[in-house]
Amino acid sequence: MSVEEELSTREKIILAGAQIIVEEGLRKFTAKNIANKIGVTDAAIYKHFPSLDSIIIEIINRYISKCSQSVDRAVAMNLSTEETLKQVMREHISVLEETKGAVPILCFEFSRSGNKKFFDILHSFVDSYKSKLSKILEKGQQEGVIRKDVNPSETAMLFVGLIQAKVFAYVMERRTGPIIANPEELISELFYGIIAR
Amino acid sequence: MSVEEELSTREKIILAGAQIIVEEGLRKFTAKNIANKIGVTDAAIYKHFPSLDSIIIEIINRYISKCSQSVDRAVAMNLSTEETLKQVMREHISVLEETKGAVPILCFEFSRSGNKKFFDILHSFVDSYKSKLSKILEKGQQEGVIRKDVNPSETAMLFVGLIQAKVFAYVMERRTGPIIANPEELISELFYGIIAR
DNA sequence: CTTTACAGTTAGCAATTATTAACTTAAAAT
DNA sequence: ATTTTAAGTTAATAATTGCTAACTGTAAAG
Repeated sequence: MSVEEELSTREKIILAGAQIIVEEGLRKFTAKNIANKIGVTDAAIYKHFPSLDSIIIEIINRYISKCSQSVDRAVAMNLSTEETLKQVMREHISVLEETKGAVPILCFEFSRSGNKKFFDILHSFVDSYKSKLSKILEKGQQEGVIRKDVNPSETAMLFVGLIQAKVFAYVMERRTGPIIANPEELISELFYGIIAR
Repeated sequence: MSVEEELSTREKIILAGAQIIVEEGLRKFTAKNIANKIGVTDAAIYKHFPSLDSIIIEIINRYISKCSQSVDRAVAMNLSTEETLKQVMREHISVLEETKGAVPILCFEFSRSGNKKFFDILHSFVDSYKSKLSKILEKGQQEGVIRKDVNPSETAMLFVGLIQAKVFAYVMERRTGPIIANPEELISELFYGIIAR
C-alpha cells in the first residue's frame, strides 16, 4: 500500500512474467529472466509455481478475465445499442491501458505456441467474447443502427484486433504514456469512417 | 517451374524460416526446426547463412519490401485521393494474401524482440509508410474528402492496424483460405464506418 | 525453547541451443 | 583426369534452458 513494496513474490512473478512476454516476447520468458527481474534466483521461482507453464496459465487467466468482463460491464449499463458498442470500446481501451496491452499480445503469442492447454483457454475466451459482441451488433442491425452489410462476427473480431494494432503502433514508435491517446477519435473512426460527410 | 521442385536450399531456408515464425512464433525459430522442415541437418543451414540472425534479416527485408511498394503502386495509378486510398488498402490486402500474413506477424514479433538491428529495419519501414500515407490523407483533408478531425498519422497506422486485426482473427481462429474474405467490405468499413446512414 | 514450514540459496542434471570443425561426396572447372 | 568447390554430413563445443536436490536461515506455532 506504500509506494510500491510488499507484493508477494508469487505476485511479482506473475507481473514480471507478463511484462516479459508483452515487451520482449515468449522467447525471453525464462525462469532466469523472471527471477532477475524480481531479484531472486531462478530456483526460487519453483517454490511458487510447479513449472513455467503454470505461470503462463495464471497470466492468461488473470488478464483474460479482466477483458471478458469488459463487454458485460458495457451491457450492464443499459444504453442504446450504439452507445453500448461505444462503451464496449471504451471499456476495452481502459483494460488495455491497465494491462499495458497484455491481452492481445498474449492471445497472439499463445494462439501460435502449439500448446493445446493455452490455446483452449484463449479460444474459449475469444469465442464467448465474439458471440456476446455479435449479438449486440445483430441487434443493432435489426434496429437499423448498424449497417446491414457488415458481418457481425467479423466486426466483433475487428474490435479486439484494432486494439492490438494500437499496441503495435505504440511499440513501433517507442511512445510512452497511454497507448491510445485519443480513444474517442478511434471510436469515431471505426463507427463513422474516415470519409467526410 | 514445374509443380514445385528446384528451389535452392537458401530459398527453402527463408521460406521455411518465415513459415515457422508466422505459424509457431520466434521461440520455434531454431536451426534444427528449419532444417527438419526442408530435409537437411541443422549444420547445413550454416553453409548458406552465417547465423540465424542473418536469416531473419533476410526474411524481414524481403517481406517488408514487398509491402513498402504497395503504397507506391497505388499512387502510381493516378486516381482521385479517395480512390488512391482505397487502392492502397487493396494493394495491401493483396500483399497480405501473397505473403500469407507474414508482414504483420513479423512486425509484431520483431518490434518486441529487443534486437536493435531488426527493430531499426522495421522502424524505418513503418516511418516511411506512415509519412507517404499521411501526405495522401492530408491532401484528402484539404480537398474536403477526408474528415478534418482525424489525425493523418494516426489514421495511416489505422490502415496497417485494420489489416493486423484481420490477421489476428485469422490466426486466433485457425482459419484457412484467404485472410480477408471480403476486401471491399473491410475497405468500406474503414471509409464509411459501421454505422448506418 | 524447540520444532516446523517457508522461502530462499547453491550446485547440478539432462536436454536443447547456436555454432564450428573435420570429413564426404558429387558435380563443375581446369 | 585431376582439382576445386559447393553442399551436405557427423561430431563436438560452450552456453542456456527447465527443473530438482540438498542445504540454510528465519519466523511463526507448539
